[in-house]
Amino acid sequence: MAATKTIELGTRDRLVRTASRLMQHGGYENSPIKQIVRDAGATLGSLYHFFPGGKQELAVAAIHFGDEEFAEMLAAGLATREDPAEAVEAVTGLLAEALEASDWLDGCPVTATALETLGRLPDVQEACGRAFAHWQGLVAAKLRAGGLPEDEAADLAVTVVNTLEGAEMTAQVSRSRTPLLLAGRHLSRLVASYGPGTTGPR
Amino acid sequence: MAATKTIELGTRDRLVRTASRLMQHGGYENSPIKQIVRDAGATLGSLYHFFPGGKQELAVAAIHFGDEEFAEMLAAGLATREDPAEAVEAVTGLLAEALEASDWLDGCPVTATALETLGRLPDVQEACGRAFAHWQGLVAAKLRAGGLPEDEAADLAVTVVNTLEGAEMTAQVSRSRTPLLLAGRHLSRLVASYGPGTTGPR
DNA sequence: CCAGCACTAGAACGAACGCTCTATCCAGAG
DNA sequence: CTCTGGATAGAGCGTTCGTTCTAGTGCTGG
Repeated sequence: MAATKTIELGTRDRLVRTASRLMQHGGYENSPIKQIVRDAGATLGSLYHFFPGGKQELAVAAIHFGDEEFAEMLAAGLATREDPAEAVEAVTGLLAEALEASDWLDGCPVTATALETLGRLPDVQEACGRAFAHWQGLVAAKLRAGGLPEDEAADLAVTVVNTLEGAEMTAQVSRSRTPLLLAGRHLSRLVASYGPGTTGPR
Repeated sequence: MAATKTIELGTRDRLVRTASRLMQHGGYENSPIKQIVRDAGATLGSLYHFFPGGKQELAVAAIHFGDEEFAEMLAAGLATREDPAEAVEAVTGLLAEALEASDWLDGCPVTATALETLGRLPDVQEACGRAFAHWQGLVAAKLRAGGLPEDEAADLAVTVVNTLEGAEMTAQVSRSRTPLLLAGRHLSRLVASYGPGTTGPR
C-alpha cells in the first residue's frame, strides 16, 4: 500500500540520502558511485535512470537534501529560546552533541563538497551557495524577531553561520566540542551586543 | 654556483609547493600525483625518492608548508595595527584581496584537505590540526599583547580563526568578499568588547 | 492476455588512479 | 680513470573510477 510511503523510501530517495551522508563524511571524490549504489541498496541502472546527468546531478540533489536537513536542525535549535543570543548558543550545543555522537564525522553536509568542487562543478557549487544562503536567512529571521534592524540582522546572520561552519570543522579535526562551545559563547556575546538589552524587559 | 639556491628550488621543495597549491584549490583527491609531478617539473621517480610514504607523506609536507605560508600572511596582517580589534579586521581585508586576486581559488590551504581526510588519513588530519593550533596561537599572542587576560585571549583566538575559516569558504563559494568583510567588522566588535577600551588611551 | 513502460540488474568499457620497477644520469671520492 | 650512491626518468602494473549498454522484471491500462 501507499501507506508505507513514509517509511519505505523509494529508490531515488535512498540514493539521495545515501549520497548526502557519504558526501557529508568525505566529500565528493570520496563518495564513489558504486559505494553510493551499494549502500543505498540500489543498482547502477537505477541511478542512471533517475539521474541521467550522472554523479553530478545526484550530488546536486544530495546537497539540496543536506541543506534541508541541516535547516531543520538549525530551526529547531533557534526555536528553543526566545532571545536570539541564547538561541544561537543553544544551536552550538545541539551541533556539538550531534557531532560527538557521530564520532566527529557528521559535520556540515555541504562544506567538504563545496570546497572540493569550487570552479570544477558549477552546478554543485551553486547548490552549496543556496544552502548557505538558506541557513543565513533562518538566522536573520531569528535576529529580526529579536528586535534587530533588517540590515544588521542580515549582516550578522552571515557571520553567525560562517562561525558555526568554521567551528564545526575545527571540532571535527580536533575531535573536541570546545571550538563549538566557544563559538556559542562568543556569538552569544556578539549578538547580545546588538540587541536593545535583550528581547524585552524580562 | 650555489648562489641561485634561494631562487632555483630543489626538486623536493618544488614538489611540496606544487602539492600545497593544488591541494589548496581542490583538496587531496583532486590533486593526483601525476599532475603534481608534472606541474612541479619533476618525475615519479623523484617523488618516491623523496617521499617513500607516497602521496600521503607528500600531503603532510604540503599541509605543513601551507601552514607556514598562511601563518606569515596572518602575522603580517596582525602586525599592521597595534589594536587587536583593528588588526583582526585588517587581516580580513588582506584575505579578501588575496582571494579575489586568485579568482576566489586561493582560500585556506588546509580546510579542503582537512575535511576530506577526516578519519581516513590520520597523519594528514593531524597536520591540519597543528596548522589550526598554530594560527590560533598567533592570534592569541596578539590579543594578549593588546591587554586581554591569558585564558580569554586563547579562547577568543579559537573563534577568531574559525570565523575567518568559515568566512573565507563562504567568500569562495559566493565569489564575493562580503562574507570576509562582515567577519572583519563583527570580529573587530567582538574583540573590542573584551579589551579595556582599546590598547590604550588616545 | 498482452503490449507498453518504468524500473532493476550488473557485465563491460576506456580512462585515470597510486604505485612499483628497472634503467640511466652524474657529481664526487679513491 | 673507476666506482658508488643519490637523484632522475618514465613504462607499466593492478585497481578503481564514472559511465554505457543490453537484458530482464513487474506492474498497469486496454
